[in-house]
Parts: sequence; structure tokens; C-alpha cells
Amino acid sequence: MLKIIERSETPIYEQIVQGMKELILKGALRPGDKLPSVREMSATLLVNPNTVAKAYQELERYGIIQTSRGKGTFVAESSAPGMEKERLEKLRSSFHQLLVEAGFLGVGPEQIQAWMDEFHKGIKE
Amino acid sequence: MLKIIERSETPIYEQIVQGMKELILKGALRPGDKLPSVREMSATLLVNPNTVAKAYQELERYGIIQTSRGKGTFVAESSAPGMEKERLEKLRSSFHQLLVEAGFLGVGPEQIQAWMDEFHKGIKE
Amino acid sequence: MLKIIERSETPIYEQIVQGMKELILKGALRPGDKLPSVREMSATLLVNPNTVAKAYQELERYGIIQTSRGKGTFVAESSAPGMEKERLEKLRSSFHQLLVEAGFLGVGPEQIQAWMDEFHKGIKE
Amino acid sequence: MLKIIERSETPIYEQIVQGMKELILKGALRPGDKLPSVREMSATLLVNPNTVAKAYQELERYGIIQTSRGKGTFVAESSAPGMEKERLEKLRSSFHQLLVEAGFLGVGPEQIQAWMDEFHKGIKE
DNA sequence: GTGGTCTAGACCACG
DNA sequence: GTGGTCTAGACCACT
Repeated sequence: MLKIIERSETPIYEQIVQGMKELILKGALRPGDKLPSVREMSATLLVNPNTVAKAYQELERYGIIQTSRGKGTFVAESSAPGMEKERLEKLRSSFHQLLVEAGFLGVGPEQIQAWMDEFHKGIKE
Repeated sequence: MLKIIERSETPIYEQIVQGMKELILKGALRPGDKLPSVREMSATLLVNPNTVAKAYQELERYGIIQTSRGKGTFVAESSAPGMEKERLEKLRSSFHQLLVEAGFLGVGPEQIQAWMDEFHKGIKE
Repeated sequence: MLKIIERSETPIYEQIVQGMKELILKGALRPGDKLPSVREMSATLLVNPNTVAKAYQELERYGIIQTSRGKGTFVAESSAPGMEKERLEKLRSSFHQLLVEAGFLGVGPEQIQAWMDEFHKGIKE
Repeated sequence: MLKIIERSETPIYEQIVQGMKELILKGALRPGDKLPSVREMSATLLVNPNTVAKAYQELERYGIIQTSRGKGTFVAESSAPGMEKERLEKLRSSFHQLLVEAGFLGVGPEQIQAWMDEFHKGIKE
């Protein structure tokens, strides 16, 4: 389900967070689904348990997953789109910088549009 | 010209790099233009000279600027878009992840499209 | 393994870079091998950690080594010879200049040929 | 006769030194020939006079040129191949490092041999 | 414990 | 005056 790139510059815990988000967004994980335990996950990903724990904490902090003591961790019922102003501004700024990078690599709006279309096809299934 | 956000999680030197890229892409800095000296820049940004130097070296590595010994630093003549496969793939993946984030924040394709249009208006001037 | 010449005109960090390249080329360091940590290396070479770090970063930029957060630095799996046109031209020009120097020192082609043979013997082992 | 690359990483004065050496080695400049004055040279190369002066000093230090007060500077009669042990060792070490670089760029002995042959053709004319 | 970033302050080569 | 290198010492994020 998840693939960790050991040598990526994005931290492993962040890769887990992002991977989970994507799985949920694409519907592979649905509200109420049970997540593998920290130990299981760390075993399958060949990753330090602390790292998985940190990822889960991050996800919980954003209300994306919930832990029920003794039962396990589950995808939260309402992944309420927070629309928090701060995070939104961060997103906007990231996108801005990404477009600058694209400009320097000779990647035009059409290409980005194409990438976008391709991505949203994967979501609407 | 450049604004540094102290508490940002993106390193200062990286902010300088990104800022310069944007200034060049927007045409505020043109090929052959002289950049402020390391010491000047460090004074105006209230940042350590080493930090500015690191940013300049990074920019030079990408062929975006060039330094002439004892004379100063200048915007390179042809920032030839390398179209390097590796960096391109990185960009693509960043965009992918950005769209995941957008999905969780309830930001749809239309909004992103709007941001994109706005950005490219700033370039074509 | 590495020897630093304090008074050399080539910077210390560059000497480290070159030394590591040689060790790898000769097979003393193989893909996947762990490099000494920045702190270790700085201790054994009697050099500032920042200097070692700079060398490691340079090596990483060329894809020769890779760092895993919190784990350490490793020799990259496939130091794919980029065959980048620019670096190749630089090499050629360096060699050209070296031959000029040789001419002035009375070193003829035969001597250079001999050096070359000796070097490649060290590699093919 | 000489071409200066403004943005090269090798200092301008060094480029002049190397260029003169090459001209002499190839026979374009012969013992006894008069060199352009510092002012002339600085004018034609569009370079700071101090820079040319430094190059001339360097060349004189190695006994390659000689200045006669009031008359000008001339190519020395006997560009005696000093065979100084120290410089020779430096050359050898430079060549060694060059071969390491070549190895990483995928440049084999044959290619280097070819470069060498080509160079020596230019000399023997 | 690992590397990454930053500061402060110093010296040097180049033009 | 310009950038390049180096040191010393500090804090932080990641595992």
C-alpha cells in the first residue's frame, strides 16, 4: 500500500503521512477503516516504530485519524476540510513556488494542466 | 526586493534562492544584471553573510547566476532550462503531493486553475 | 584512509572530495558502504565538522553518495557516469593545460603514458 | 592571440600565464621575442593592468620571460626545463587526480590517449 | 547519534 | 571591495 523511499529528502514520517492522505483521498481507505498498528506498520515498512508513531501523531493532530485506546487507530469519520486559513495560505505559497520552479525547468502551464487532469482522474473513480 | 521569514520552516538560504529565481523569472532581474554583494545582501536582510553566500553558490550551481572573481555576482546570460529528467520528476511529484494536500483542504481544481492563471499573468508582463 | 595536506592550495573540503572519489574508484569503498559520520571524520582529520559536511554535500550533489536522515551517509548504488557535456569539456581543457605544463617541465608523452599505465593498474585490481 | 574567459573559475592572471606558456610551447612566441607591454596587453584583453602585471611577474618568476628595464619584456632565451622536483611532483599529482575525475565521467584511457596524441600533433608542427 | 542550518568572526586570493 | 574558505560553537529535525 505504501512505499517508502529510504533516501528521499522528505523525511520518512512525512512520506507516511502523505501516503496515508493519498490513500484516504483516493478512497482506498474509508472513514472507520482500521489502520495497521504502529508495530505492524513498522514491520512491513522496515522502519523504526518511533517513525510510524510520529506519522500517526501528525495525522491525528489534523483530525484525519483517531485512536481508540486499546482498540486501535481508525480513519476519522469526518475528514472535515478544515479550510484553516493558515494552511490554505501555505498551500497557495507552495504552489506559487512550484510554478517558479516549473518556469526554470521550462515546464509550461499546459504541462501542469495535464498533470492536474491526470491526478483528478485518479480521484473521481 | 526580498523578504525573509525568520520562522519559516524553509531555510533562509533556500528562501533567498527561491526569491532570486522568482525575481529573475519575472524579469525584475535580467541577464547581466549585477546582484547585490554578499555583504550588502546580508546587511539588508539582517542575515549572516555565510547564509547569503550559500544561497549564491546554490544559484550558481544551477547556472542561474555567475560570479566573476573580485567583481561580483551577475545573472547568467542564458539560464538554459536544463530539462533534466531528475529535477523534472521531482517537480511532478511535488505537484502530485500538493494536489493531495489541496484535496484535504477542500481546494478544488478550479481554485488551483485560478491561482495558476494569476501567476502566469505576472510573468507575461 | 584519507590524508589532508594543510598547506595545499586546494581547499580541504576539495581534498576530501577528491580523496573519497579515489577511494570509491579504486573499490576501497563500495556502493552501500557507510561513510564515517561527519563528526568522526572531522575528528580523525583534525578538521572542522563544517568542512567535512561541505565535502559530503558536494559528493551528494554529484550523486556519488547519499544521506539517510539520522542514519548516516552511504556510497550511492550506481554512480551513473553522467557524461555531462560541460564537465567533460572541463576535463579536456584541464588535460590540455596539464600537457602544456608538462612540456615546460620537460615531461614527454612517454612519461605521461607511464603514469597513466601505473594508475590504471591500481584500478583494475 | 590570447583569449580570456571572464567567468572562468581559473583566475584571469592565471589564464594569461597559461596562455603565454602555450604560445611559447607551440612556437608562436620564440626566445627573444618582445611581449606587448602591460598597458597594451591590458588594453587588448580588456583587463585590469594589475592583472596583466601579476601574470608577467609569475612568468618571470619561472624564468620564462625577462624584463629589461626601459626596453620591455622578452621571452627568455633558455626556457630551461627546470625539472624541479617539487613542480614535477605537483604535475604528477594533478594528473593523478585528473584520471580519477576521468574515471567518474566514464572517460577511459583510450580517450585520454587520443587527446594526448591530438595535443602533441599541435606541438611538433 | 546523524546530518542540516545558522551565526560570528577571521584570513586569503582576486581585480 | 568581492567572493571563497575555515573555525568554533550552537540549535534543530530525524531516526
